[in-house]
Amino acid sequence: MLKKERHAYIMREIDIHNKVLSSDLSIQLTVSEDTIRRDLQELDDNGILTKVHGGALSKSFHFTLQNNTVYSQPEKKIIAQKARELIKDGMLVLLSGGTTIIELIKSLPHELNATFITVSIPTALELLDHPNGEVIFIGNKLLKSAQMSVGAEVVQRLSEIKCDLCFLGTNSIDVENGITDLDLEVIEVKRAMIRSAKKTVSLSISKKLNTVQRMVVCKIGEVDVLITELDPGDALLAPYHSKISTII
Amino acid sequence: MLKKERHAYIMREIDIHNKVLSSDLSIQLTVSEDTIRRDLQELDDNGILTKVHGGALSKSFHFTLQNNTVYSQPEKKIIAQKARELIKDGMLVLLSGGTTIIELIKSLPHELNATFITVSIPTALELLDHPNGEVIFIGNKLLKSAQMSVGAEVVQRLSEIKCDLCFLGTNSIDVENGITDLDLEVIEVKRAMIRSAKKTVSLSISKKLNTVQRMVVCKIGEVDVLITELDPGDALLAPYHSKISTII
DNA sequence: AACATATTTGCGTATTTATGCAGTATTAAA
DNA sequence: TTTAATACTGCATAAATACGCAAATATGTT
Repeated sequence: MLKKERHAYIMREIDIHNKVLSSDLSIQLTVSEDTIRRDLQELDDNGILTKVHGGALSKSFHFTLQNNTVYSQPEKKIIAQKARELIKDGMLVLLSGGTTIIELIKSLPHELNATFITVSIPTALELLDHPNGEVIFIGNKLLKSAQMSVGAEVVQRLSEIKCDLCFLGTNSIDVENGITDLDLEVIEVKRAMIRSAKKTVSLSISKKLNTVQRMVVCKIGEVDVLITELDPGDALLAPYHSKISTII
Repeated sequence: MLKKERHAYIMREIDIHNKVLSSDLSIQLTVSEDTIRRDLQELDDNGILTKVHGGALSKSFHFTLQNNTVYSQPEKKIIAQKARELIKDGMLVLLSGGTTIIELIKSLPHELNATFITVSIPTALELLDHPNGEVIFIGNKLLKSAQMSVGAEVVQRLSEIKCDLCFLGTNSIDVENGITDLDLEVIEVKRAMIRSAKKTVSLSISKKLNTVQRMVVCKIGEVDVLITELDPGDALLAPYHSKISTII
């Protein structure tokens, strides 16, 4: 890879994330960190980014550095680690929205080559950053609160595909009611996602276990895999074992 | 093999891969690397590629490096101010991608109530922040480099709608060739966008005036409104007045 | 065709550039 | 304060480049 190509790659990363880490770039571009540091130095000299300890920042958004206030991030990172093991090369994977899903995408190995389908704009944006694999967005009217496509058209198009895995970032799950959610339009889409997938994986931080919302997405038995940050043997998960075949 | 033939071959490679390596070309064309270097030097002097250590890159690489820096921000804000005047309540508005379009969205009045359609993920994300109006995303396979939907499905669905306005963030525009761009898949979509709109508005910072890329999106006559940060009477815009009805 | 002239090309050599590595210094975070 | 991560320095090496020159090729003129 030519130096200028690396520079272009780095600037694209900066445009998307407003920051880059030398260590990440070193792996993604398969060059030494020294080279990355020299690249960043050069781009800094050209005035198009700001080099800092550990990487570089966008000139335009200095202040958004510590904006990464993802709720319960450590737990979500653990869940992401577990979930990524399920995705193999060549799979067709359906992803919902939510910060847990974002963490999952961030943790995907760069060499993974799968096809991802989503209805969530932030999820799509994160997927676009993954160097391999294809990304398909099912569009239609966007729901502002959930930042995702909703409506009959989406449900229809989801019914036309058959995926290997469906990952749902889950707001509320309990043994009695299954997965529940608030918004009817969101629920319609999530149901369609579940129907079009061979296996449904629910990603839930333990705080959300045993909570209920107003409307049912699916019964607990329709969930094939439940992933939390807890040890599968944890007492909190005990009631779920009889209903869900795989708990990680 | 004649020099001109080599040049044609090199440019074709550049068109396809956006880069060439001197070492590769030397083998493919069975000439010495010196000759290749001299070829690349000549093509660089003609301004149709960018020679770098180890080979050459498409001119577009240079563009992407300068594109999203803070420098053009003021110009883009001015363009956004002018463009927003065109959007009225109740309109159906088609938006492309690009930072100029993002600026336009940011500058939209909160009380505006229009329906927006887009194929660009960052544009959609920005639109979702707007309190009023509806947002429709036309999805399909996403092109990573442009962060937008591409492919026949998108073109088909665009053909089914009729919008009031189409705003194009324009990379290159000149009187001879009209709006030009790099990527065939992007061009297909942009053409479809133009076809489905009653009026096409091109947003271009003046740096991009009189620049040409390899492939034509539309002739200059198909642009109904041209918006730059310049005064409409500016000398740079003089050649455009005879071809475009409205220049702001 | 024959010739003179200009251009193009390849090769050897000196120079420059790009990159990684090792050791040391510095910084940031626990 | 301690510790781990990151940065800097100098150096080694390989690759790429520039330069001069001579051979080969093309071009134009009579």
